[in-house]
Amino acid sequence: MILPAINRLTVANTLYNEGVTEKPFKSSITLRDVAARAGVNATTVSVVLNGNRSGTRVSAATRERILSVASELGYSPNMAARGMKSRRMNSIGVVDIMHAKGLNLYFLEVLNGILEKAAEREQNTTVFTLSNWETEEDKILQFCDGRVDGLIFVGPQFRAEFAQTLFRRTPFVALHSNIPLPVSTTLEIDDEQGGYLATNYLTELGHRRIAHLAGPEHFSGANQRIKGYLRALEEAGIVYDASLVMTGEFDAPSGRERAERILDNGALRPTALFCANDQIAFGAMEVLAERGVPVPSAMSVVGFDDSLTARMTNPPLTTICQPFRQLGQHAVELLLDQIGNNAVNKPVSSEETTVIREIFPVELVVRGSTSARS
Amino acid sequence: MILPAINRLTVANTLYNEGVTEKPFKSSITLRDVAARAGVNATTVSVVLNGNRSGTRVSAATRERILSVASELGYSPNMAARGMKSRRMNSIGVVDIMHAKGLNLYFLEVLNGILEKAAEREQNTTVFTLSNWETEEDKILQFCDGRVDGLIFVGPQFRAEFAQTLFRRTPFVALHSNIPLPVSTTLEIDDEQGGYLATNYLTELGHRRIAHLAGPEHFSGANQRIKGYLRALEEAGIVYDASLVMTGEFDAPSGRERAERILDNGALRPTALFCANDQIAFGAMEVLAERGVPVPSAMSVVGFDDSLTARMTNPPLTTICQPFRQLGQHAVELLLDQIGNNAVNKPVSSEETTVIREIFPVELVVRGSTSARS
DNA sequence: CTGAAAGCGCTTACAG
DNA sequence: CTGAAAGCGCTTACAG
Repeated sequence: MILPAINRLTVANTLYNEGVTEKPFKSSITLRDVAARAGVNATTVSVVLNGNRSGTRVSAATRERILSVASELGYSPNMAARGMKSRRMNSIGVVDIMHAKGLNLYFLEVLNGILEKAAEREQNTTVFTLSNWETEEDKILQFCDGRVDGLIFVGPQFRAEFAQTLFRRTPFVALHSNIPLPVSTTLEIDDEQGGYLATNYLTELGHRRIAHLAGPEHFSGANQRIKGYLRALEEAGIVYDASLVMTGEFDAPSGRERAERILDNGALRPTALFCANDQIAFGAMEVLAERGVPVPSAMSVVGFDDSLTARMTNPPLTTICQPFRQLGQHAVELLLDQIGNNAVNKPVSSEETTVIREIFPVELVVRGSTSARS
Repeated sequence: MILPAINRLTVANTLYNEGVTEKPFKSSITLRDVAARAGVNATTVSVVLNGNRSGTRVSAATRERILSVASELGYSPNMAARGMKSRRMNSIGVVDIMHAKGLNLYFLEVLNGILEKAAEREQNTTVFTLSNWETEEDKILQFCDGRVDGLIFVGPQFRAEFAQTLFRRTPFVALHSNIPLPVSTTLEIDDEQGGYLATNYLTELGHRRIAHLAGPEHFSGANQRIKGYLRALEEAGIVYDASLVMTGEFDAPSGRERAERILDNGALRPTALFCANDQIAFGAMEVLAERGVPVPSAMSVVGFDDSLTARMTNPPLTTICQPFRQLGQHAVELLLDQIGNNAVNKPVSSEETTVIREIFPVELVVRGSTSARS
């Protein structure tokens, strides 16, 4: 049945005129429409379409007829209605924060992995955006409203108490949580080891005066990276110089500003920069290029993240690879496990509840922005 | 009422023991629970919570009580159930294709704009991923299943006939459609003008031999860019040399491969490259750097897109700015307009149906990868 | 000012 | 092998 295209009403009216549906202006075909036209009960249609023990239950002839009517009418089940009964929407929620300047590349890279794995597992992904983690707790609670089966939080900053409230409401996974969460599944990376690997590589190249352009002070990940930096220095027998650790934002302007301060400082310029993320490194490298300080010959630079842009700088950036896509993918699997365990019909007892904390390894990726101290 | 955190069952059991709910193991608080505890009918709760003419209808005291009980129990309405009645899920769907190698940066940048605008308009965004536009038409039809109010397609490749079928099923907007769609709202950019601006800038710099590393042959956008290239050449009185237009994929490896062919070709090397997107330009610039051909002194390079990475290359890339974020944002607005017009209670007549085709302007962004012919 | 009833489109016991 | 009925959690006429 090929209908002429005019608008969505046409199909409804045609079906009405043919006696298939009871009312005109009905925007979508329902189970009852299919049942009516196939001359059977809605139950039968439902059973056939869901493949539920349908092989045994329904005669081949009826089955055939229903299937052909369904495809003829272009029927597709209403997932909202189905979800109400089955308690499964086959859809996961991703919660991120949106700053005034928009989303960040970091989130998009993780989302990429989430979307890939979700597609593979035949789940849809719904993105919820927040403007502030702490003042919008109510909003977060409302995301558990029957549209999604569970939530993935990307870089959340929760109060511990709120994490508990949330835990009672929905299955969730926290990725790169900025505070340790008492009850939940959290997925992190080994920030300390990353800081160590980056700094250690520089000390092995002979650098002794290594500045660290760190992240914001209250971020646990940023602090772990500093710890790794300190461990590598200590191992190399280098005395810690507090003036070489400069905290700041995780972005390029902040990298620029700190690089300028270092260059303007005259005396005792460092020979290497370990930047707490690639954006900071990029900002710093811009300044170095502008001031005529060649990288890596006069200044080695190491980043952190191995984001999409790391290999596009010139020289390409040596950095710590944090596997964003795999992190996103793994978060989906952890969430799906939880959702499966918490199905309404098979509630878990409190003893079964396990708190999972996974830490992903990181690795050093050597490119062109580093060289031996000259 | 602060409950100890153990797991989701605890809250349900507590409410059961207190006599608030009828069954234990009930995962979420419903309207009836609130009504029961507030000693009113579900209707009243619904009316109060929806703000529907509630001011006049319900006494201040009842209202207060309901509100406080709702917040005490942490009630939030089930959107699936609500959506079934109201026919609005306040959620839009975004459909993209996922290649074996994952999503592309282009999609993520557009998605960024979509998410921003959707958040602003208090809509959620659900991402559906496809692996092939043409073989998965059925799957697309199933996205209109009551979970979303409309769909945005990013770079779709539809059969015209399918677009018509879809049009009868759901409001939708096609962004960067690769074929002209007969019925729908489409949003495009001025590819021809972009090709012209890029090439014209090069001719004005004195370049006469300008290669064009084009996109795939069957893409209408890529072909428009070629047209713009030709128009600029003609205007500058430059005879068209077919060997200088090389089609290929929209990615860096393809840019590399074509740049190598150009350099290996010996005779009559061009002095400028107009690349059909930034990725191609990036691949080409890598080869130029490797072969010791300085940019821009020995070879000017222009890209297309002004993607996030354009300013990270060295030298930063001169390119045509295609406003991805704004495109995504605008697509949301166009879709929301359509959804509003097609509300079930106020069906549009066929005369009201308008086919909208919007074309966004593009502009040249001059950075460091171009200079006058030496 | 408030409640009883019907219904959105499904699924899942339960009958026959 | 198939159907009638109840119910998922809401909203919206319609009564009182």
